[in-house]
Amino acid sequence: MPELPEVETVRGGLAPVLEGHRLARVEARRPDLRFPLPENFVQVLTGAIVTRLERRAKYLLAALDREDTLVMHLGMSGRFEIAHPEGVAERLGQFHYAPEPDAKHAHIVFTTEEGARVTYYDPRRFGYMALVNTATLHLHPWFAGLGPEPLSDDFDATRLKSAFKDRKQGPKTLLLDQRIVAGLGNIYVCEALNRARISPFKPAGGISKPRLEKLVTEIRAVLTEAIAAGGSTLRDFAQTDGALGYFQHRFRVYDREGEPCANDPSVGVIARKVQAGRSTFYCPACQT
DNA sequence: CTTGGGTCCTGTGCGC
DNA sequence: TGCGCACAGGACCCAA
Repeated sequence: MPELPEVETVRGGLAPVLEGHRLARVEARRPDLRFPLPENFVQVLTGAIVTRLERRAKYLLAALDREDTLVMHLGMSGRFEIAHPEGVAERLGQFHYAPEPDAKHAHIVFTTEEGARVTYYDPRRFGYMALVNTATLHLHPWFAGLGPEPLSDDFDATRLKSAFKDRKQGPKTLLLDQRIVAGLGNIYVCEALNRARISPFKPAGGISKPRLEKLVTEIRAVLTEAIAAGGSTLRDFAQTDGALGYFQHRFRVYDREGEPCANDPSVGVIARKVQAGRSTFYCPACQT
């Protein structure tokens, strides 16, 4: 799944198309994603203006000129695609879209008043969309317990220290817990721990404050770099097919089992272990 | 409360 | 080339 940087990149790509624009047509090609769509999904969204498009953790939030906010989560395999109408300048009233792509997993299609078409694809359907009352959004179960945004000032070593206090699980598992910090996933947790040279497995409660400071620094750094890389991917995509979702990024440990560790290539070899059902990639030599 | 395991769904890539 | 299996970026639920 798209983690924080990918969701942020998607937000950045969709914002110019959606923010301030009216949804002229909304199509739900099936009644459910991970969960059933609300009965009034199409009815509420049709004619609504997206006033702002924001991100919280891995959620996309489209505020509407309605009581509700459209909440979207991409799950593991969700992505968006933007198709811009051509011939608008000629004002001929005839729009030519990119060819209708792989309709099999095109589950939701938004078309703006200007004729831009935003399609949500999700083969595995772990993603979901819902309409949530904007005034009480922060009380909703999806948001009430979320930890701080890792790029905000609310996230620091002091806060991590107290979250890790007395915990016997490794930091790998705990950093995936959205209640501790919101937006990290399997890839960026592995990357940040490698950069901070911290073992994914040793009890989190025993990690010293200075090492947590380093961890916070590296979490911020890896996310910031990935968002920047996503932004540049976005500019490339803008000229091609408008696909928004995953982007190619050179990871230091993720999916690099057997390759030399970037921290000390002559000594460390990246290993993979299954931890709490998820693959952990790490360097046994430098992550202690 | 903490922890580990199973679950949803489909596609891809690997070894044989 | 075909087949079966392991695995995939998330997050919820439940049992111990």
